[in-house]
Amino acid sequence: MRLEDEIQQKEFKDDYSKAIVNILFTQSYIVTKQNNFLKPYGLSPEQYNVLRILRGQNGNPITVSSIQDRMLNKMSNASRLVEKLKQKGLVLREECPADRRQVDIMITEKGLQLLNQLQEEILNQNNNLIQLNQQEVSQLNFLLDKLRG
Amino acid sequence: MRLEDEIQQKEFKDDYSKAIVNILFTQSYIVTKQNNFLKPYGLSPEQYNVLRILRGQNGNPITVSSIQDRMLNKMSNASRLVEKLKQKGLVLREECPADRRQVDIMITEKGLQLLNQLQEEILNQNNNLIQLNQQEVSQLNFLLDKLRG
DNA sequence: TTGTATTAAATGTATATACATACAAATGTA
DNA sequence: TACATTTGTATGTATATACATTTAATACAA
Repeated sequence: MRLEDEIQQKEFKDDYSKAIVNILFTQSYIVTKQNNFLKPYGLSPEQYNVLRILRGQNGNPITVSSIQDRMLNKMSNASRLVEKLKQKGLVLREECPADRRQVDIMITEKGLQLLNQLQEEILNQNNNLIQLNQQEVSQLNFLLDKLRG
Repeated sequence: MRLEDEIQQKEFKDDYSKAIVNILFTQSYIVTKQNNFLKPYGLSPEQYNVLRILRGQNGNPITVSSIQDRMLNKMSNASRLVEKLKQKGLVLREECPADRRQVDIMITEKGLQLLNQLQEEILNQNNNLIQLNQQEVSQLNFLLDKLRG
């Protein structure tokens, strides 16, 4: 559906201005659906993202600042998100022996099981969320990667 | 720059999963720049968006719920954003005579002047933010509009 | 080695999102 | 008309973002 109709705006100054708003609006569309999906599991989209980063470590610990670097939102707050996940028993946090300023974070077995439980449904949902064919979605990824310079 | 490099992820399950993350990451990229731009003017991106909606009314009042409908984030809170803008003298809020539950919102002269002051720079920034040529940005808008179904 | 600078993480505060609830005004129906 | 329902807005609470500050540990230079 045309963005102009969805937000009841007659027209944009130019395609660049429309693209800005289009990306923000589409992000909200996606996060809303993700949020609805994850809520029954007690996870926010951001917490889910941190869990995926930890799973990607394949059992190796990772520091809080490395998590921060890999997060989708660079201005987020990995320290507090990790604390939330720890309270749910999904991650472990322990002082790094080599550098006592750092804190090693690892996903727990419970965290891994939760991700595995979600995995199949998430893949399906991702496909349903994006009403594009394979060639179009590949083109979209190309354009977004290029957009950021 | 490739998303995989920016968030240090080896690969995605498929292009659909990458597209989800790509949109979220690109939104954060844009909002961060918008935020940096708007901060000197004391506006958040969301407050700026509400002001633009009000300007689009060409002097006609609009209710809080109509603002909500047109906002980029449907789950936002127009009532509180309007209150912030009112405190800054950028909008007026008055009871709607036809229906006393409703509240008519209008942009003030000060609000209009602020938007005009920003306009030129915003257009330039939008172009710089998106490192795509005219044909590519048009294609991006087409894909995002289609994506949401 | 001592003092300074840097780094990692945590914490404090303001704003915004997500959602539930409250309350008053309007609407619809018996 | 009386009463239940719906609607528009405001408000309360939890989570997250944006950013400044704090604290402890480490690195480095005089």
